[in-house]
Amino acid sequence: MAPENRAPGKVGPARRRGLADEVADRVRAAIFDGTYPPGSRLRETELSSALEVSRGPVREALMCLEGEGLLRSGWHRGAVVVELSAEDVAEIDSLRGTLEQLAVRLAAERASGEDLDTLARAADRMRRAEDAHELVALDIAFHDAVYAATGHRRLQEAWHTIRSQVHLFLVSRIGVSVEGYLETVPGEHRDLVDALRTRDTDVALRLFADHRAHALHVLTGRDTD
Amino acid sequence: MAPENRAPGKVGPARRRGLADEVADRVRAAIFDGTYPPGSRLRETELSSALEVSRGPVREALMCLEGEGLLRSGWHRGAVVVELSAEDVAEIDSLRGTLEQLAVRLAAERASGEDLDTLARAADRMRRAEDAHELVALDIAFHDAVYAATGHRRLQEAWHTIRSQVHLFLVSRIGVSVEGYLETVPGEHRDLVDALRTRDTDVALRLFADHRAHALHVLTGRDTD
DNA sequence: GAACACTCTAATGTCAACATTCAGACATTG
DNA sequence: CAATGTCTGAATGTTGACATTAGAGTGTTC
Repeated sequence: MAPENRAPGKVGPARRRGLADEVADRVRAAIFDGTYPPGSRLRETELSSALEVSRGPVREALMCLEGEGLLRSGWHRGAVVVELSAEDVAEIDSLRGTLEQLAVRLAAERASGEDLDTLARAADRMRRAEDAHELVALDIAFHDAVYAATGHRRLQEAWHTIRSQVHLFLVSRIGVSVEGYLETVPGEHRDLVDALRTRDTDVALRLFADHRAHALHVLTGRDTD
Repeated sequence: MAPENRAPGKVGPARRRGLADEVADRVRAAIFDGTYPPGSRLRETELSSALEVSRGPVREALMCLEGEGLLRSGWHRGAVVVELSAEDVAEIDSLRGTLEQLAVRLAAERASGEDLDTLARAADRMRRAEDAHELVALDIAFHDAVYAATGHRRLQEAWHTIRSQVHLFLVSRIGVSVEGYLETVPGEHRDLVDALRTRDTDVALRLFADHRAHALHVLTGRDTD
């Protein structure tokens, strides 16, 4: 997903990925599409035989997913898909807000024209989303692009540690209450890009904050505290 | 280090740790004490024979340390101890500032009396530090306590992903320019606790920000931008 | 009947051997 | 002599077997 948006005319480094990454991707996707609902136990043995891979790469993949907050595990107790409580959602939201505040500030300040174009394309793609699942993925991808535009590697890494949890939350809520989400969200993102383009930090910060508050309100049916 | 500061009269859960955790602790300590200076290559084979453990746990430990930002690695290319550039230090500082802002706000708001006592003890311990290395460890431990007082698990996790890098930076700078660090830092931390105790968020935020800026100034010899 | 101790099993933790890959040295060629 | 091709050694990636453990189930005792 990340290597897709490389600038035309430049070639990215030809990385070769190991089995662990492959397994991580599959399991992550399986969690998002409901194959492993929250609370499921993920047994290394099962996965290793299902994916026809030995337990080594599976272990690594699970450890990686635990780092993304999708799994919880303990000594000799295996891994379980997280069940996001209301408190968890609040934690994710507050942390995300803090990170995004820095990200927006940096992006409004340093984003290159190329970065902004990438962002615009990402926002555009959302208008053509066919189903809610795809829209969620594009929503996340948009925010990925914002963080990428900051050029702040550690900030991106910090975002990566809650990214999947945000994704999981969104996916778990679509279908419950999508009223207004599908229609308004694509438009909102276009506004966000415009705000970054004018490089008006304060406006951008407020728009992003409103965007988060609105999404949280729509999806949880409650106001932020 | 974390289980140390548990409230008296309560016993923490008796967790059983695996070899991987043990290895991670040893290697981390070895990096901090200069056994593996920045740029060193950490070979799984070497570590596994040196620690008399198979490569499995070593792999896990290295992966864990990579998550803490102490190591960088690539496909079939092993792990290398990070060399913090000026840009890296700036990244760490800005991210830390953002996280700590949220942490201070939450701590000033929700910290229990017990939490504040723990913080006071942590600040007190710094006065009795015998050498710079110990002072650095206590400094980090103090900030651990601040994050712990927030009760925000994900915020603590985010801190953990840069905690070791901050530690590495501090250790790499003591001896270069410690003038004023050893003397002023313990006192500053006492002020930080007092600010949290009065629950005056704005004052606390400013004090913590000043504290970071001062430390960065002393250790790098440059002003913040 | 409830609490305790024991057993058993299925899962994770660990290990050592095998396969694959990368980086550098060396030879080759224009 | 520079650029390319090949080779080699040492490291990582992967595997399956073995050791250990948590937790459920069973039986016993008071």
